[in-house]
Amino acid sequence: MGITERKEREKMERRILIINSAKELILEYGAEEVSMRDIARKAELSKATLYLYFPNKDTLFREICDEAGNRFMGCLGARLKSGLPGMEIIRLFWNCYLDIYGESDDMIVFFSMKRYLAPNYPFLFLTAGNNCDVTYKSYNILKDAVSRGIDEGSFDPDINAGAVARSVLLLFSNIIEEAAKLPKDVRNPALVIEELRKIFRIILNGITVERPDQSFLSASAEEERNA
Amino acid sequence: MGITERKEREKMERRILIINSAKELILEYGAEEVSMRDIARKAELSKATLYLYFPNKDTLFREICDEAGNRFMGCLGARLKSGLPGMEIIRLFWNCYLDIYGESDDMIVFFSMKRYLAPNYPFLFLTAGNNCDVTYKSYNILKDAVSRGIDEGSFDPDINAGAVARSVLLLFSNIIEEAAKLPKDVRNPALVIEELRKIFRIILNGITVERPDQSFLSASAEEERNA
Amino acid sequence: MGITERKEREKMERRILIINSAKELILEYGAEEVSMRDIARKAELSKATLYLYFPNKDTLFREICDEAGNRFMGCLGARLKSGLPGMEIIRLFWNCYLDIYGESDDMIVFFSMKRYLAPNYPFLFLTAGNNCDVTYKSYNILKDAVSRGIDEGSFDPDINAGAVARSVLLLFSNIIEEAAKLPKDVRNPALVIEELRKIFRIILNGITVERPDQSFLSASAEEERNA
Amino acid sequence: MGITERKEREKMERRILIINSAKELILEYGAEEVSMRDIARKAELSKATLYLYFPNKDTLFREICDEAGNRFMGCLGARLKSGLPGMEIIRLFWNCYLDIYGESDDMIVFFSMKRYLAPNYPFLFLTAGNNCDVTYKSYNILKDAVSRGIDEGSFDPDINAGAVARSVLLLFSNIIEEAAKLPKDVRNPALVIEELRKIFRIILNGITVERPDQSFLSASAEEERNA
DNA sequence: TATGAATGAGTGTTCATTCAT
DNA sequence: AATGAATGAACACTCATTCAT
Repeated sequence: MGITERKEREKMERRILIINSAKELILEYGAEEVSMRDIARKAELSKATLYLYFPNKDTLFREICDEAGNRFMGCLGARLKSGLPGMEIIRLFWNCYLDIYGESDDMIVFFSMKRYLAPNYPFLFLTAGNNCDVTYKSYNILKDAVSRGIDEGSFDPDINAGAVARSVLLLFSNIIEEAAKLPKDVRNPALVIEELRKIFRIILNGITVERPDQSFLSASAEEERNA
Repeated sequence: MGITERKEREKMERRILIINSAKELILEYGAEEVSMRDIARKAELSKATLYLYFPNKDTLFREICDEAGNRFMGCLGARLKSGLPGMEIIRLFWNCYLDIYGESDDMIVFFSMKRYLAPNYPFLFLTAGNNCDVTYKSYNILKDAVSRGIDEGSFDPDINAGAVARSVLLLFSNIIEEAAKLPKDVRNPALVIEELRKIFRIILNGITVERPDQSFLSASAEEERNA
Repeated sequence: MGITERKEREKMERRILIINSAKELILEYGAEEVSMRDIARKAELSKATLYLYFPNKDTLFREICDEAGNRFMGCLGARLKSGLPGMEIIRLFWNCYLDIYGESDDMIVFFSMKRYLAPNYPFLFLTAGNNCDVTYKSYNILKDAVSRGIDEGSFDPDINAGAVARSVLLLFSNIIEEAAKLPKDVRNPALVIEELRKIFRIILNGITVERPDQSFLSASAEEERNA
Repeated sequence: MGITERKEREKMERRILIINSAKELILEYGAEEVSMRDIARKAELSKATLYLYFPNKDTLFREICDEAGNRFMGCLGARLKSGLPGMEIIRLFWNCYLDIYGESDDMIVFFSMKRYLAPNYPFLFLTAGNNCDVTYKSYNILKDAVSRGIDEGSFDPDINAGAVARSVLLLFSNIIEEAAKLPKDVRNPALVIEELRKIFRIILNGITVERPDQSFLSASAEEERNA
């Protein structure tokens, strides 16, 4: 009982130690520059020990990716309620993005890992069987929101909901991923958010029937929300 | 005369054989998975022979990248005339993209190589000093076109010309790049073009004051143009 | 306790195994003919294993060189006392040389490595900045000894102390180095020592005002000393 | 006749072209840094052509070595007459050395090649069967001169003629060889000659019964001789 | 005769993974 | 449970030599 629990807990802690060590290195050097040796060193463990917790490098990295992605999905899931209008869902999506991105490096790690693990982001045939669940779920949420918006009459019926979802994901993932490649000291979250905002605005303009209320995209609105 | 010409030709053919072998491998596995050994094997040559034609891997890869990029720039340059309205420039840009993409794999190779050679696409600080000329030129052409469109009153003055240019490049490069990663037998240019079209339409919608004439984005128009 | 000590010892033994394998090869084929592959093969290890003990070839080779050189300097340092007359210092130098050379291959390895690592023995501009400390120190000891001998009136005031030091080092290093190249079974330390002695005698004759007491150069004296 | 002669002559010229190209490169970069590719490039020939004139790299290099050595032997042979006293022979030897060294780079090439080709200068068992004739001949000339000097009573009977000869060759070869390693623009023949002179003086002192007339070793004497 | 083209065997170095302890 | 030690397979690149033309 007590003993096995403690062991369990310690084992879990080791796992997290390893994952966090890997994360930090990935943030600093990029996924493809991080070797098992580096992670072991950072975690102050031996390379062989890593293999006690993860059967191979791929699995370790995949777990990091999943974990980072799930933080975003958790945030989004907590806010989404059924019956929300399409536009509102998109607003929530955006806000989650910003919150997660602003408060932790998980978004960066997620997209960095994603390209490393599944470089062929299969936007054309995005299916459940895919190795990255989060992407698929995000995609569906966005797509459904757009479809709903079309049904509600607020979005242009000529647009393709899937294409919108894919564009948004593609743009957001790439902007963040590339922000991650900037030297850590130059990396400026405000700048990245500003860029995301500009682009999001264009897409929103592109899909709504009338110029939508985009006040939530303005910096001041942001501050309000954070207040 | 005849003899030196033939030698010259054969030499050129070998070069092309190497380049094509590399291209095929890049198309199949992605640039970072391709080693000189792989290329040699594919070309049925020894590794040392590759070095007779290219001083090092980087040069070989860069050449492939440049060559592919230049095909696009050449196509675009030939069609652009000074004094064209912003919207028309964007239309030309789009058509060149499609023409190049449709008739060869150059676009695919270009974007695959680009990420390999200059992984940090510096969308936030896109400058001339960058190692990929084509990207910078494309960026400027697009940005100028949007600025001009704003001046002409056809584009929304609230949008940021640079952000539009960056979005377009980002989306186009990624869609193509990822199309490349699909298994070769599944890869369908028509599908990719359709995807590009959908997304381009959204962005156009997003930046124009009134819903623009997007007939050039319809498949039938495409066919007309090609006729 | 016992266990870590044993591990420590084993690790040390491996290091020494590698160093000795390298040394033997260097002795047999000369430094520039020895590759990491050769060393690995000789030590019956994989190439990669060598890199567990030495970060690169250069470091491994330099260590061998330094180690060999330091044995000589250590021996000399232990015997030198301040205030000794020039002639006595030279005698000590000679004796150390012989002792080291006679009992191990270190002198051979040292000079072989030295030419490999610092091929341009800069006799004309021998400075502290040089990568081979031992040579520089030896040079200065010899030069100072000669200068002192001149001051004491036992050495010819017309000679150049630096030139004497350089000659001695040059002769000794080359004789030993080339002795090393003889087929191992023919290599005869006694013969080499005899050759060194003959040449040393000539130089001593050349620099002393009166024919000096060279009894220490006779084989019998040698035997006495070793007795 | 005429035709075959011309062909013969042209063939000879090609050989010399190759040899000279190699020499220049050896002088500039040192023997071990020169590849067949470099030589071919310098001679403006193809690598394969080199193999028409020399069966392999080793032979080519050996020939360069021999040729350079023979210039010295030729010079010395022309001046030596039978019946000269030992001291006079040594003086001639010294003068030839200086003349050759001063007027061409042959001495440098010779010693540079020699170490490359026969790194194990077999001073202990210097025999006719050796691969470098010149060294052997030089050695014998010097040795005989010293022997003669001993017989004539001008040299110390206790010294070993062979050892003297070996020392002189060793010192001279090394000083020159290492001078060659200095960057070409820093290389200063006057400095090298001065160094040779200092060391030669010491050896002469060491072998003569009385301090000999060494006027020929002074710079002014040199100038006289050249006048 | 001359050569362009080709290559096998080599260089030092790295890395994910395994295994005896 | 943890690890130090080991390694095979890979990497980009070089060089003396060969051979068909």
